[in-house]
Amino acid sequence: MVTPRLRSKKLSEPTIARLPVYQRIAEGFARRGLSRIDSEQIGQLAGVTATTVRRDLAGLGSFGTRGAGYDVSVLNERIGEALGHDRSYDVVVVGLGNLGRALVNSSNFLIRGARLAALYDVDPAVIGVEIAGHVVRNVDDGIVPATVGVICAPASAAQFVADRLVEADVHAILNFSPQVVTVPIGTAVHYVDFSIELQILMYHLNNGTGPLGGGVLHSLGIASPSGRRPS
Amino acid sequence: MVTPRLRSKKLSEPTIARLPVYQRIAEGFARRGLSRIDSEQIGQLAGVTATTVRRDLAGLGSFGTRGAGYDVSVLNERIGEALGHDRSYDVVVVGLGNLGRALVNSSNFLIRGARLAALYDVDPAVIGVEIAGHVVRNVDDGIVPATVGVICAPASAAQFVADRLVEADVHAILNFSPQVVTVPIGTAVHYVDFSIELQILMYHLNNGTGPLGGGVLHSLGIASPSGRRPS
DNA sequence: GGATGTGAAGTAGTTCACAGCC
DNA sequence: GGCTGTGAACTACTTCACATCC
Repeated sequence: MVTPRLRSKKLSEPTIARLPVYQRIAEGFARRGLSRIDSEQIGQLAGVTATTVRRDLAGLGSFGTRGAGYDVSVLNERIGEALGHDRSYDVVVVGLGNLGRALVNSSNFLIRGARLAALYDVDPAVIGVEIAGHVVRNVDDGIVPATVGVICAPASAAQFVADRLVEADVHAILNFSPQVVTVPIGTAVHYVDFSIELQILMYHLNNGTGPLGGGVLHSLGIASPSGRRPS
Repeated sequence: MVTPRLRSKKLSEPTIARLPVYQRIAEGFARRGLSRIDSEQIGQLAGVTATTVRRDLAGLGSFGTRGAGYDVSVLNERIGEALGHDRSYDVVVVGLGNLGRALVNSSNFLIRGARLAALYDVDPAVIGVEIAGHVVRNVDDGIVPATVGVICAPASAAQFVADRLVEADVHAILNFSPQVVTVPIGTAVHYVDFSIELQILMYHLNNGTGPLGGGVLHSLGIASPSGRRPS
C-alpha cells in the first residue's frame, strides 16, 4: 500500500468547508494585485484563528514560505487541486421556479468545474422555455446522466425528483427543498435550507451569548475565535 | 445567581443547527397524522445517530417518555421555544435580483417568527416595484430598523449594503453574496454560499471516501454516522 | 526577524453502555 | 419490553507553544 503523494490526504470535514472560503479570500487579494498573504490575514477575513488556517493549509502540503506567508496564486491553485477543481463535472437542475432560475443565472453557483448540462421541470408553462442558454425539458422524458443533481422543486415533489435523479444514475444530490428525501446507499444528499441559517441567527440573538464577532464567517458551522477581538 | 429554568441552557452549535431539522421531521410526522416518534426514527431521517438525537433533545429538558419516544406536538413546541419561535422579528431584504425575489417569495424562508418589514435596492428599475406585498425602496433613503438584514446584492455592493444595515442599527446579517464583509463587534454576520455546498459534494465524490449514506443530511456540517448502514 | 508547520495539550462533540422509568 | 436520559469513554477538532526554515 503506497502512500498517495498529493491526493487523498483525507482532509477533515470542517477543513473542507473552510477551504472554499480561503480561496475566495485569495481571489480577492489577487484581484487587488497582492501576491502574498499570511495566515493571520486569512484568519482575520475568514473569522478563524491563524493557527486553524495554517493547520488546514498544511494538510494540502507545505507550500508556504516561512517568514513570508503564502503566495496567493499558489494558494489558490493548491486549494483548487485539493477540491478537485481541475476536473469538470455536469450539473442538472430540476425545478425552475424563482430559486432555480436564480441559481442557474447566478455567477457564483456553477463555478470551479461545474458545467450546466440540462434543466428540467414538470410545469408545462416552463417546459420549452429557454433559461441560461438551456431549453427546459420535461422530467418525465428522463434525466440525462450527470454528476450532480440539484433539486429546486417544491417539498411535495422533492422525493419524486430524487427518484428520477437516482434512476438517471446521479450519485450526488443538492437538495434546496425543505424535505428529507431517501435515496439508496451510495448516493450523497446535501441539504441547503435558508431558513435554518435565519433560525440559528435568531437563537444567538435571543440568547445574547452568541458568536457575535466582527466580520466573522459563520456559514457551515464555522465559529468565531471566542473572545478574540479583530485588529 | 439563580439557575434559569428553561431558557439559556446554552446549547452547542451543532445541536442548534440540528434542531430545525428535527422540527421539520416532526412536522412531517404531524402532517401524516402520527403523534409519536422515537429517537431512532428522527436519527434515521436526519442522518445522525439516535444517541445524538437524544442528547440534543435532553438539552431542552426531559419531555420524552421512556419506552414510547416523544410526543410529536410537544417535540415541535419545545424546539420552537428553544429556538425562540414565540417571538417574532423584523427582516429587511436588500437586493431584489433573482435570488432576493426567490427568497421573499419562498414559503420556506420567512417562517417561524420572521416578518418581512421592507425591501430595498439601488436599481431604479426595481425601486417602486411591488414584490411580495412590499414596494421596493431606495437604499439611499435609509433602511428601517430591523432585527435581521439579508444581503442579496452582488459581491461588489455587499460591503456598502452591510454599512447601511449597521447604520440602521441592524445587528444580525445574513449575507448571500460571496463577499466577506467587515462589521463592528456586536454585529453577527452569517454567510450562505451555495457554491461551497457544491464544492464539498464534489470533494467527496472525487475522493470516494465521502459520507455517502442513504437519506442523509449533510447541510451545515452534519455528518452521517460512519460505516453504519440504514435500516 | 518573521511566519510556517507541527508535537503536545486542551476542548468540544459524539458514541457507548446501561440505569431508570413508563 | 422498550426507549429515554446520562455518566464515562472515546474521537475529532482546535489552540498553544515553539522548533524550523526562509
